[in-house]
Amino acid sequence: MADVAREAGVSVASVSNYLNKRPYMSEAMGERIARAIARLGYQVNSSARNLRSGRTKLLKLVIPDLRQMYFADLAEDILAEARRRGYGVIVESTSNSRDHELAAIASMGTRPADGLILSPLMMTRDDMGLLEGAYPLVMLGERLFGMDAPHVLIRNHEGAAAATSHLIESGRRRIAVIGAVRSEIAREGAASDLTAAHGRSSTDGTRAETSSGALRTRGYLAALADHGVPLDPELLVETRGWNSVDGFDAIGRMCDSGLGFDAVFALNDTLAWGALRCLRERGVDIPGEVRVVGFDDIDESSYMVPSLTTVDPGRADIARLAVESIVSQIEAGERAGAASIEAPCRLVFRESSPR
Amino acid sequence: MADVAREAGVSVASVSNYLNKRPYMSEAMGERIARAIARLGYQVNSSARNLRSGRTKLLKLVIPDLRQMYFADLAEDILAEARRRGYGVIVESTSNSRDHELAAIASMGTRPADGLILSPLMMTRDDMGLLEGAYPLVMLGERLFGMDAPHVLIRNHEGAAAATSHLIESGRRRIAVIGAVRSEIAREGAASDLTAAHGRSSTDGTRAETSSGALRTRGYLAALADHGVPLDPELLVETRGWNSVDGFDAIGRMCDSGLGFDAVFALNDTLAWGALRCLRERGVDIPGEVRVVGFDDIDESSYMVPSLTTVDPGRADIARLAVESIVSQIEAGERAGAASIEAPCRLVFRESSPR
DNA sequence: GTGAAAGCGCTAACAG
DNA sequence: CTGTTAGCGCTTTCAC
Repeated sequence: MADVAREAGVSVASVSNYLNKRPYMSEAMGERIARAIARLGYQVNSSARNLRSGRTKLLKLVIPDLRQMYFADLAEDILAEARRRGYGVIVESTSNSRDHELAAIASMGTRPADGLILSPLMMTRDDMGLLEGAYPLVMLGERLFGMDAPHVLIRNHEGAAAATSHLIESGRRRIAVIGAVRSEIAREGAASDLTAAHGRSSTDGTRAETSSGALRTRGYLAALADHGVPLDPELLVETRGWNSVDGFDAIGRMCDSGLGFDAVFALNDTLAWGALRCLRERGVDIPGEVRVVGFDDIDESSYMVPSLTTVDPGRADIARLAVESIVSQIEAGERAGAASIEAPCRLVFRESSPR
Repeated sequence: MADVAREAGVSVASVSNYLNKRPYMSEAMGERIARAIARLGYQVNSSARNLRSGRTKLLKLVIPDLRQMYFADLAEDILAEARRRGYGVIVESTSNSRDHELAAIASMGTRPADGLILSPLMMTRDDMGLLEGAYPLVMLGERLFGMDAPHVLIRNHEGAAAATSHLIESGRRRIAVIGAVRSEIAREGAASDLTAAHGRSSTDGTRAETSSGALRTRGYLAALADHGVPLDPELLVETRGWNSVDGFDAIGRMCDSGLGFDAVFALNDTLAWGALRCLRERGVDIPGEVRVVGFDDIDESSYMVPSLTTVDPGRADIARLAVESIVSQIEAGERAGAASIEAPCRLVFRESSPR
């Protein structure tokens, strides 16, 4: 920068002013500086700028797994929105590991980024201390531990309830849930009362409380209760992961065990794809014998055979709202208080369970 | 850091030595410093460290689109490998835009990251000047412009040729290619001679030259030539993008136009998914009437109906090799020279085109 | 409008 | 083995 100043015959401060587009600079000087920069091929050093300004123009995005299409799509939207606002994004996939998740959060202590967008998966209430700090933070999910930071609400509960209600209203009674969190059954009484569930969570505070799986399971339970459909715990099927292979295996086991069911609510779309494939291999008619509904509305779900009815959780809105919040916190210079930002969610009807 | 030094009764240099695990420090001193750090809750400031050390411990990964599962999976593998080696990753999705791609590359001028892993999509030969510089760089793809930097070879040509040969050997003669780059037909004579094709590219230097689409198209053409199967240009179908919707639309148009074909080679898996869906809607028997082969071996491809035969391009190896190379360049302090690092590729046989 | 100068927090010689 | 010190390259008061 000193070289540029010398070349242009001005001071480094003026070069800095020019680079930062500060007002009140004469046309002529701007011109001279621009020419000097071009002649020397000068480029600012971002490390130095970061140190001095205390900002990195970088966001950190922590998600569980990019291979899950939901998160890949979400990340893409967040990257695009961040780019639009002049921010780069350090993406950390925790590979579904609690240690990686905690490490990613802890690293914010050294301020490698100006703010953190966190989609927690494995954290427990006990880990929340790690999030203490004044740096900008947005949580993605639903009712997360009551953190004192903004969170973008994904309507896991409402979406799952809508999907389940749709199946019930189409005449199904034995609706299997794959990817479920069975421990939620114990909380059934409070299924539609999230506040109460929270109150209790301070005593047993497991991650099951607020994971997407738990919330969606709870939405399912609530819908059953609302419609007076009796619950058969056997119909809640846990899976190892949330990929096609898990959906496939789950349905296979269910069929083999002779468990009767006339609908499947898969807690995400890729699980549903596996379910579709397995049912088809076994010659089950969809939606005649078994209806199938997913969650996430991945683009490709409309190209499955049969095409998949699913819950659209409003991904694009979530991304935009999250970046908006984090950027405004950065500009304000501090973390905002607890606030719920809600994204819309709706059911998309296709062949696997028509309206 | 000064506070820690004071608290521990040592100099800042010793604290720095401790933090950087330098040798020759007494046990006792290490202990005292550790305690002081814990007491004060001190954490290093990465901006200051970056400025002084000239390194950021960050990599930049530039890819066309995270929504394409191939890139999401690749990114996941790269993130994991980078994490293992102590690096964070700034991910830039260019959203298939040339301007964004060029901007992402240009930003390396300010050294926000220690090295760049680039999967170029829209760049032309004329844009290569942007990549000049001594910073560590790895290109992902195949024979990219003859850059003077290491590149990890994706065997687009070989993979496509293998897929096509398989279809020919299974008796098919009218093999449609969806996602093709039709301008490659003109280069058919040199289809299997990449060097010659390169020589020529300096005159017309379009991106078509070295895009995955072009290379895969060329592999298809080469296989036809090898087997003496005549080429029908009508069978090369260009698509707007490479998603299911594009494959679906392409097959729809082909059927409507009465174009006869007994096999489909989709240039990636999601295109193939759309093709599968469309053929199924039209009651076409797969693989009886039409065989379908994809490219990428996305996990979910084995759960399609029918399951998809596809080319496995060795993603995991690509990720590992790319990070290995970039890290060793960073450690060496300069960009390495041109070198081809090859990842294995193989055909995976499933229902849509059994062996 | 423009310039001089004081650090941001840390690392790496170098001296002891 | 430990401490002193000189910057890394930039931004930002604060004079002029």
